[in-house]
Amino acid sequence: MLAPVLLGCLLRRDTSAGLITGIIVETEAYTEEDPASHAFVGRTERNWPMFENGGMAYVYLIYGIHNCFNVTAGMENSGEAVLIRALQPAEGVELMKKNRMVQGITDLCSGPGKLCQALSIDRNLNGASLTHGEIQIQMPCFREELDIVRTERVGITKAAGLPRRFLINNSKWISRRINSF
DNA sequence: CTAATGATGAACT
DNA sequence: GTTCATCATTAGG
Repeated sequence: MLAPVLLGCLLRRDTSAGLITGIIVETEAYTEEDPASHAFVGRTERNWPMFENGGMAYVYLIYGIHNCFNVTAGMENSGEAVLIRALQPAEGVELMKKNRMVQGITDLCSGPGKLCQALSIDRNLNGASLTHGEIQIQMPCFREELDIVRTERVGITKAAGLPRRFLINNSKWISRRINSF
């Protein structure tokens, strides 16, 4: 399970306009056996990155408007990925504000569609490597004691209620405050 | 504060 | 034609 491991990691995005980074505070896990997962129906034109080796970006358009950013998690052909749901903004906050056209910093990355807009992630990055290039994920050198909470997933209709959402407890940067039992 | 709704595109039946 | 792992806006308590 990669989802809880990604919490506290740094997402780093190099754009022509400047560097943007944020700390991952909320994730959701999806596997091939999960009815809510794109991989549930097998490999398709759209979800092929989920079936590649881990450490790849899977970016897709949802509701015609928003992009969602996933990290592929499994071995080749396993069809696993982790949705990045929220970030704590670190560097490049002014650039994020410009991309998002909002003032407040708590709304910059508090949702999967929002963080993609803030970091200018779109389908050009689909299939990109996350270990080098313009988008990267860096493991922290050491891990603080993170208060990790596991809850039901948000925003889906199929297989809701499965405890596959992970977030850092008491973080003010997550997408929804409900849950935690 | 919560609840309802429309925007908009790609994949699927 | 319907679904969808969403968001911003609006109306109401």
